[in-house]
Amino acid sequence: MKIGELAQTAQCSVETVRYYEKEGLLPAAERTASNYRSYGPAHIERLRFIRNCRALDMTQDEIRTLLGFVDDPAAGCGAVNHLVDEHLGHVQARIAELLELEKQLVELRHRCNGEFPVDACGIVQGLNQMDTEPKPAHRHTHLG
Amino acid sequence: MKIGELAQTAQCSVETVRYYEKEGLLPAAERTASNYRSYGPAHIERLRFIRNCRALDMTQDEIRTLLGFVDDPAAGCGAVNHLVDEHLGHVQARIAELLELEKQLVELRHRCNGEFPVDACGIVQGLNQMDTEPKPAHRHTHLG
DNA sequence: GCTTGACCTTGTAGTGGCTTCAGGGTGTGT
DNA sequence: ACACACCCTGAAGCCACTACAAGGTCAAGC
Repeated sequence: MKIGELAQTAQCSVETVRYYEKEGLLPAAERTASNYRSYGPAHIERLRFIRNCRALDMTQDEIRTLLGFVDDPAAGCGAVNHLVDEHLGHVQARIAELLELEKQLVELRHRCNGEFPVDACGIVQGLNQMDTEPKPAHRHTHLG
Repeated sequence: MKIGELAQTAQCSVETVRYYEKEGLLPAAERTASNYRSYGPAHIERLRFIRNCRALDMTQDEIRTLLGFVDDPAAGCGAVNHLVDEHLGHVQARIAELLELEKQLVELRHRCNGEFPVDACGIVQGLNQMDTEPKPAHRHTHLG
């Protein structure tokens, strides 16, 4: 199977597949006589795994770690569970941040209810006066 | 006022101030005889505005647009309100995405409740079998 | 006058997870 | 013979910074 077919099967672009190979997430494919990459079922499974992790917004590092666990057949899945728990924590932390943000934005939005000169607009005034509180120095989530 | 003092006033780093200048968000400062940047009250206000927008997770483009509105004293604030509404939409859309993600992760997490060989782990199986549905082609949010 | 140290300057490269592009080679159908 | 879809590599771009290298400036203390 050539790269285009693989990409389509895994719902991603050809470039993404090559990128994963370069990053070491996907093992290098064999090559045909004309230097085309050639994939088998193992590659499909691996790529689907990666894409599913990405669909859950895991980072490449998290995925790399996860793949390391999965590739060790003697190991138990405790580490896998732990990683998923941590990632769930990231997602929940980010949700909390965004809910707080939403609150601030709604409050800001209510400061203006019409069409005024910008000087008189409560939103503009709010943006000038708000107190930027320094963001927590160390983030507990990698989600933007 | 020198750059370090300005940065401290606005709760950001010196590098960030120079970066905003390079990007055209903050007008270039005057220079002292020894080529140090020298800032006045207008710069403080402008930088605070920018930092407040960033604290609300607006992009540089959104901020640039907003500054354009604010700098036109003849204009009304309708465009400002609209931009804030749109941004609020981004935030809400991202919250919805992350809540869906959380649901999926919780469901996935429940598939394993102990320490099994990875082959037998419901989470690993889940990650292999999930159907990556193609993400909506065009994003309605710039938030990660 | 000399050193130390805090501050300032410019420029470049790195982050993540891709996407896009330039400049080519390969394979199939007409 | 040509078109056209697919493949290859390598480099650059995205965003909002951050970090670093290599140096200039200035006040205080010895």
